[in-house]
Amino acid sequence: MPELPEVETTLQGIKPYLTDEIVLNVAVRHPRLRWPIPSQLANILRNQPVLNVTRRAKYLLFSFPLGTLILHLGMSGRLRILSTFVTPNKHDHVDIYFTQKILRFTDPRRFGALLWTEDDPSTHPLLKNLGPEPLTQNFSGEYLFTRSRNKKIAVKSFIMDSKVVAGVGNIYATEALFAAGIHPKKAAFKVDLKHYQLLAKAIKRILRQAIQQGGTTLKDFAKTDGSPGYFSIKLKVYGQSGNPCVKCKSRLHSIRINQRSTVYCKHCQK
DNA sequence: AAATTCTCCTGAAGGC
DNA sequence: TGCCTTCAGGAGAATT
Repeated sequence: MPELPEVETTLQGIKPYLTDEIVLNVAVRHPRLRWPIPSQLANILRNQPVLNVTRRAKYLLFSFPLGTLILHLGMSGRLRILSTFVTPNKHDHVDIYFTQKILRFTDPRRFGALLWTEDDPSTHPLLKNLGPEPLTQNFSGEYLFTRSRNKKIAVKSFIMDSKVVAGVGNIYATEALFAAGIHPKKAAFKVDLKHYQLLAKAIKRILRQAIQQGGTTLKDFAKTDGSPGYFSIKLKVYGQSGNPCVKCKSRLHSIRINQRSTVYCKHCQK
């Protein structure tokens, strides 16, 4: 389940191998991901060099002279760099062949996406409404407070809304709310500024920590399966339902908010 | 407009 | 051991 830290780690892992590499060909073995992969992708990309690889929210953006390849890892997507051709497995849907190496996209659940745009990618429908990156200064407790006035939705749903802040998924939303002592079901407009400041700081700290762990524990993308694995960062509440709270030892509870598993401590989160 | 529910998919885990 | 059911989840689309 790639969350933002894993996407960032993937970016850092593949970028050094791809910059300035020229596309020779693209093999699409299974074009049906979340949306169909453009049928002309090979013809579009062929002979173009990768100018840069960046990240926006959980999207990876491969910029070429003629446009941008937008890639989302979905739930189960992985990228790896191959130095020589290896027989693809069942879920290895796409290979991009460069002069020196191969970028292979694997995605068992096929929630991922691979799209092409010739416009400024920030105006693309998938990206244009995204909120600020959580690790920038634009994202703050004050910002969350302002945006949440009149919002009746659960604070957890609020921070998982990509229009509010980009790339905070279920795991890190759950962890950050625990760290900030906020009940995940509390209405967004009822959370005060002080708590939004704690929450914004928690989101930044937890994401940074996970990225750092990913960077240190990882992993050469040319030598592994491209899986950042689950970071050695210890999750304090996510997946810990029934276990004692690390702060107060009372039993952690699991509920569902918008069909997402949510774990919290009744005693520590109000 | 805002909030909730649905949808895609397959592997893992649990029940018997 | 094995079959069947349930669940997990990112995020846009559809619906309320």
